[in-house]
Amino acid sequence: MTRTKNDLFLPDEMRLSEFAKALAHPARIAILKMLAEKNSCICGEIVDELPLAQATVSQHLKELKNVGLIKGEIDGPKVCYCLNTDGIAELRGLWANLEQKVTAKICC
Amino acid sequence: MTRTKNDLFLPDEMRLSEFAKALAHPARIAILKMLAEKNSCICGEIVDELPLAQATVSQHLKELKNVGLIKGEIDGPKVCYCLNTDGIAELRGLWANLEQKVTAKICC
DNA sequence: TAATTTTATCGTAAAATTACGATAAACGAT
DNA sequence: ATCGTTTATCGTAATTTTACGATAAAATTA
Repeated sequence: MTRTKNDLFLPDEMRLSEFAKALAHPARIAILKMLAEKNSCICGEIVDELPLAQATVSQHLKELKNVGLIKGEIDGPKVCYCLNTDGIAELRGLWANLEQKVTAKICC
Repeated sequence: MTRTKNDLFLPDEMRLSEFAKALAHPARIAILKMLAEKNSCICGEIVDELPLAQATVSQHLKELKNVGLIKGEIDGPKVCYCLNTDGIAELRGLWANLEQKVTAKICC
């Protein structure tokens, strides 16, 4: 598959770069780890554990949600956040595909 | 100044977020794929295949090099770029660690 | 109903990213 | 030495990201 200068980037490249952008901040990685390790999803707990203001954490949660890595479920006045299995599986597949290509290659 | 309290995150979270930032643009993913698939590393070829100006591609190459995912070796007037096995291995490890945590978790 | 708790959104400012033309620097070839 | 080729860097503009206080919105509680 040759790509000329007029072509856009491939859909998989676009999608993986979106996921990467979502992981491109340590706070968002920390959030994913919290959701995975503690299995507790209340927004307030996440805010309490991060060295960031509530508004900032809310923004990070929104980005993770928009890209499909987490879900938010309203639970009374609170919001329960959790990992989005489908999005994570998609990311795993896209990365595995690239990882397989870039692993064990020798050039210079 | 918008202060970044990045020192309050864990080193692994910081490092993985740096790698993610490097992958957070489709052009840089495309570059890694090119280096892996074609095993040809001349900067000019990369410029020719991407829908971006030479200066912009050079900037992307610099970012990939700075984070440790590729290396550049001067070859006469040209530069031969190639994957950096060590950096890629480090990324694989960091991601595998997070992937293991976030996989197969159920919450909401 | 009013007050409280919880979270999202708005407004805004600083910083970083992305992009490109122009130019410099390095090298081989003439 | 000069020329053409190749790549990096500079300068700069537009856009995006990050951050936070203030405030709105939604649900619970008194």
